[in-house]
Amino acid sequence: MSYDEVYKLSLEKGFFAPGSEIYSDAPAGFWEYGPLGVSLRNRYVDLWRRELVRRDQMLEIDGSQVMSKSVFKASGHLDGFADPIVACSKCGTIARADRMIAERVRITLSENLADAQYDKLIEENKLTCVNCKGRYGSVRKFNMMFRIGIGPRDEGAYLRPETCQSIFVDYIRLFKTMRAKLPIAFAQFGKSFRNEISPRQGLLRLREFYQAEIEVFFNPEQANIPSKKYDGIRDYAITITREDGSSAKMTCSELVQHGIVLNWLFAYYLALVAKFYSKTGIDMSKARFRELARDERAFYAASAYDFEVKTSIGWLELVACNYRSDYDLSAHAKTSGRSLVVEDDNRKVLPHIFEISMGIDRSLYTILEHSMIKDNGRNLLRLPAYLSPVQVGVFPLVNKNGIRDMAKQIHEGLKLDYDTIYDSAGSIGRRYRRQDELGTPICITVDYASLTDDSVTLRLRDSMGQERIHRNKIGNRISEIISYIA
RNA sequence: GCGGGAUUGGUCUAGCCUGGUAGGAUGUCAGCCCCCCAAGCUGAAGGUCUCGGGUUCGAAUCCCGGAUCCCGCACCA
Repeated sequence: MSYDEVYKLSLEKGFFAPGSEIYSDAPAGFWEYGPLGVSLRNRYVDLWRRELVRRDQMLEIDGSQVMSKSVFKASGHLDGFADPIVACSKCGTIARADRMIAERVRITLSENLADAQYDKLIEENKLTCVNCKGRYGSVRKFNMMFRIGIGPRDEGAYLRPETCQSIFVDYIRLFKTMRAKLPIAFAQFGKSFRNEISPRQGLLRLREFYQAEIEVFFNPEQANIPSKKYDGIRDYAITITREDGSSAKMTCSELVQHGIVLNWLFAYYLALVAKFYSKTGIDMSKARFRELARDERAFYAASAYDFEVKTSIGWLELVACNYRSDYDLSAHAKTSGRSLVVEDDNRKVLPHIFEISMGIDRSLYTILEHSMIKDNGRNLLRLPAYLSPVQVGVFPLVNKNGIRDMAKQIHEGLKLDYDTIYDSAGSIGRRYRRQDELGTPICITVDYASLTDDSVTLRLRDSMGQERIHRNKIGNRISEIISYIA
């Protein structure tokens, strides 16, 4: 299905909506989750916990969204997360100063020049606006972090642009209190904030967004030692696209043997990511890991793979897998003056980090897009049952006293354990179709026969098939249907 | 941020050029029907037409500005 159709479903059924929309000065890049969106997201995060956090016995934390200036001084975001930009004094067009100069003067600039040096280059080469030939103003740094002021003195702090910084600053305490041993992964689901110059495509590039990040701390000398843990993924195949554009489906063993993935540890986590997404309903034949070229990588990444999925608007990056080496920990150790070294194998080690950074909002978008189908004119959201926002619909076949009462009673009995909808409006077929559109996997209908033998009809979303079961068995049957696949 | 297009009940849309205060479809709700796969009947609710300013006796409609959305460019750690 297309972006427009997902967007429409979102607005009509209450998955997502633009933020502050009743005000005409509502800023772009902020979206709200409606009831179905929250439910879908919660189930997605539950699956993430199941398939990644618990499977690998990770430690999950929930850090603060506001962090001190020092954190980002150390992390490099104050400098590295800022781009030198220059605006035309006539038409206002904004250009990246470094790229614009490099391209037009045909020189290679060293990184992080002072603003004045860019100004000098622009003047020396008589560079004018690409758009209107107007004169450029002076170069300044545009930082993508939201700065906020704390307390009456307005002390400078920032909204975190990635959740992982919380893990880096908390790690040494966690390592000690949780009796951790390398390698150990920390996980976090939460919000991050980036002041995009111009966010586009509402659900896909937000200024406030959810991430689920996993930071694997390991001893670099131990990363390629085969261990039992990796046995399960040796023959697991993933599609990988190399820097040169070539694509191949290879097993994890092959990836490591051919040096495409640096070590067993990285291969293991790439496989876990692929396994996780294969359970979300995303079409894995449209998914790949893409090796990033040096100039595509984040400033902290020594090697990087993006997990991408093909959607109606092109390949979409859902997960960034970065080898951050000891970049973060040595920077934080240096800036804070604290030792972040731990003991491993009777030696002092500054751990290296492999990161799995998942974009939640765009993952949910992709799941919706891949799940929406038309089945003989029927609008169907074919989500895995364990991700469906509503699990059970309960209907009286007809709105007559005995039947209605029993349907309500059955609904009462289910509503605390599941997300349910009771619906008595319109024909029975209409009510089934309403639930199909939301992805509800199960509908229970109470009819005349129910009054005599306490049985009900259980109707399944995908097959439209019906089962006749005793009302005492409803709970068991629902649990069966919505249980996770092995 | 630049250029272009757009913005009318929950959703889609007519009306705009040729100013005279909104019409439809679908959805929703109530009643009828009483039905196991939507789109049968009757009725109802829901819009100060994105926001602000201007022109005019009068603005959804014309003009200016802001916001948002879409498309290109730039940006995307």
